Amino acid sequence: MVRPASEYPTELELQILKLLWKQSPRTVREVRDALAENGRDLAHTSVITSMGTMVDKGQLEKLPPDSGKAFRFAPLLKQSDVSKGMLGDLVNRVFDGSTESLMLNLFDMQDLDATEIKRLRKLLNQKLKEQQP
Amino acid sequence: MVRPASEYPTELELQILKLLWKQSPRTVREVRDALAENGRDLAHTSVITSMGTMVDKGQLEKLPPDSGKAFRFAPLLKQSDVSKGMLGDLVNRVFDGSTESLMLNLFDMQDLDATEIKRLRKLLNQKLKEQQP
DNA sequence: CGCTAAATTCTATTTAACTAGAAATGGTTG
DNA sequence: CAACCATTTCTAGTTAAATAGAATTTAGCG
Repeated sequence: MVRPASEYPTELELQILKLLWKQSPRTVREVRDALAENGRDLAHTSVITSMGTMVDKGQLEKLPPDSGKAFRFAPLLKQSDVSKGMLGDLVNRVFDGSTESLMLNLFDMQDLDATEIKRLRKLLNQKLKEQQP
Repeated sequence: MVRPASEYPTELELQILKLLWKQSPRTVREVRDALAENGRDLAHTSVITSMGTMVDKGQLEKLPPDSGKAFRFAPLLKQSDVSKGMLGDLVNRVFDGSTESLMLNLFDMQDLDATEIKRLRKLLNQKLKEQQP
């Protein structure tokens, strides 16, 4: 039995989504060029194939050509949903669902300065208020 | 060009590592049984194959049989190193290297109840104290 | 209105992860 | 000490992701 494919974007899909979140819709060529600038220099057809499967997966929508004949693509997923999804997945798979454990590791990885920590604490307090109106 | 395989453990490898972090060394059979209890019911030979590649990758070490003839396996990677590595990878790939962005998303995830938030705030306060002795 | 350059569709290859069977091996016990 | 049974080794198949070439289609210019 093979594990079901992850519901989350693959690496290339994520790169493409990130480009489209910054600006959309875009044509395949525009995406290909932007990927190349990021050091991912793929053949035009490779990008077409990938974006085609992304449409099939419901990650992108294919819009009719503006001028010319090149289809344009826009994301159907929200960046925050994907980010939270992938983050939640990591929490579950690596930290056994413990957000706290993830935070401890995060603190241990790099030093946040006092200002940053205070800002985060403020955000938590806001979040607390929102939850108890 | 194909992307290089991730330096991080695959899903099955992670499950196996987690079991061995809890207790090691263990034989293939013991690992197989523990995986089955976690709902991952593989053939004995499948587990052997996977653990063999993990040895090749330097993730596990193969110890001589204790009694009998079953080799025993122990992790060569530390849990904290793997956790931090995978966490750092996610920060880079999904949040463009911004720890803060990750945390903001973390705070915003729905399954974070008040108790959990308070605990996280406590962690932040502790971190603040540590920084200012 | 036919050409042509660009885009798309279709098909195929490669690699990694996962899975597992057949055959070989080697303790252990009766 | 020989047969048995657990373990291992060797081999191989499946699936998904990534990649891209060949053939086809088509918008729009000259």
